[in-house]
Amino acid sequence: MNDGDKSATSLNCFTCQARGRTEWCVLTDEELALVDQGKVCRQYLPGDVIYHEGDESRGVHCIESGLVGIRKVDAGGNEILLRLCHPGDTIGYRSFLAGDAHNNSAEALERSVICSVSGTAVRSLLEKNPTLGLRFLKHAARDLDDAEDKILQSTASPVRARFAHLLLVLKDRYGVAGDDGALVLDLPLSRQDMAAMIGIRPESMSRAIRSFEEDDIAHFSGRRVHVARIEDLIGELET
Amino acid sequence: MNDGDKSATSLNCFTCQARGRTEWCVLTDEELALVDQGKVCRQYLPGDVIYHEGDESRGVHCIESGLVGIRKVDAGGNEILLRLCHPGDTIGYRSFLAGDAHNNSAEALERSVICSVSGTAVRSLLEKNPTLGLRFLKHAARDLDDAEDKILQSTASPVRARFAHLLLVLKDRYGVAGDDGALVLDLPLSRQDMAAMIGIRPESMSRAIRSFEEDDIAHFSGRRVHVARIEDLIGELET
DNA sequence: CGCCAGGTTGATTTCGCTCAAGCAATGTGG
DNA sequence: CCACATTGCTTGAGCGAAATCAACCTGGCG
Repeated sequence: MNDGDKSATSLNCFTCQARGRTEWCVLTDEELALVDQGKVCRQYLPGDVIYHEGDESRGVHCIESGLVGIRKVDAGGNEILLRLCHPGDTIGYRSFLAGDAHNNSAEALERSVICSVSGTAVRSLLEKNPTLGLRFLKHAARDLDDAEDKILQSTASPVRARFAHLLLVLKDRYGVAGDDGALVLDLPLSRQDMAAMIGIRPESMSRAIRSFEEDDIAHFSGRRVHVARIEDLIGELET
Repeated sequence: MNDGDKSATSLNCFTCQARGRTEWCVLTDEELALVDQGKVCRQYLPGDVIYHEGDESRGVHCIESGLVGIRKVDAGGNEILLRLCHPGDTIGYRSFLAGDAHNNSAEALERSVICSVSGTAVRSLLEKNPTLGLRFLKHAARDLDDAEDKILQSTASPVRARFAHLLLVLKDRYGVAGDDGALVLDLPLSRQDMAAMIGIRPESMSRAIRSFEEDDIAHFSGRRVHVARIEDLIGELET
């Protein structure tokens, strides 16, 4: 893609900064060497696609740095942003395990370095080291949990509640405590992507933001969000 | 609960009819004996709760016969029916693996026999036989897939499309081919539960049924559904 | 017989989508 | 350096689908 590529491909699992956070950390050095051989690393720019809905799965992808969004479109062309994936996360494992085509797309939202591990390497590792499978299993369980929450939310809750919920989730990763217990968020998302995360149109997102501003629940300037009282946000959930 | 209990508790994994369909079928006889010791079987009547949202996970539950619904309620009291589970399915594994409380409830929809396997037994089995973990992993991957489909559907599609989709899914298990290629469904669900499966109010379900009747897409009498041309149902999806 | 849960129907309201326009920031080519 | 397109975001007006509220009907059951 650009000259960043060459340096990216030289990356080594043993020195990978994200390693401690990954499921791969249960591997022995010998096993990790197998990952190292079976992988290809690349740098992706915002908007670049890591894999596409419908593509055949050719392994799994490990995020070394950056931010990745998992998108999915339905028959009617509606798109939603299922979740965000961060350094240390392994993506594409579902399709790989189920042995069928990708049922969603992965797209870099920020400049990202991502290592793709070949299917054969993963398969032999799963055989060699059962603990790896268990780690993935736990990960899947958590993803499933989140997904079911999202189902409930997207059917039952109005936009304001869903938006409040989104902000509360994003808080855990992107929130910094401001002065006097206030909350400041520096979001990595455009308005459009926030809208896609809760399954609404960009126009509705604009209106939701406005309505939060008017009710003094949160204040937005660019991608920065100020929340004076988190309780107000939590109060919005029960609608 | 009733006199059915005693016969239920005497059930044996080796003679379990659902065994071939479960993840447990990868176990050796010796390992299966471990399951047998670590389990308690019970009969549940329609409406009986197997576990409740918020309960601590104490193992996993294997459905020997009957039908189980996984329900979830949100802050506003809205309830949805996430999925149906059938003989051979193991439920409650998510919370067990994640090690936290159940985040949904399981309720018998029909008279069901369910074996509860203690957490310690499952844990030691996962260590002994790594293949078991992989089987669960695949299962989780499939569940995740379904869940993500449902997220997309529930945000993007109108009621008619969701209802058509539901019928098409139920067809695989409850459909019987009528004469001349027509389709007959004998659903195990009340109207209320169908409504809960696609996240709408019972009134809206009534109207959806009526509108399908009027458009001659499907005909309903009690829990029996007649569909003359499946194509019509499929046509409803692309809305 | 009266009660009750499940289901249907109608009237009304509300929420979010659609369509359409406008605006600011950024980029691009002459 | 300016005219112009492009892109992301906002705002308004109108519409339509589903929720809500309320009534009523049905069949089962004490």
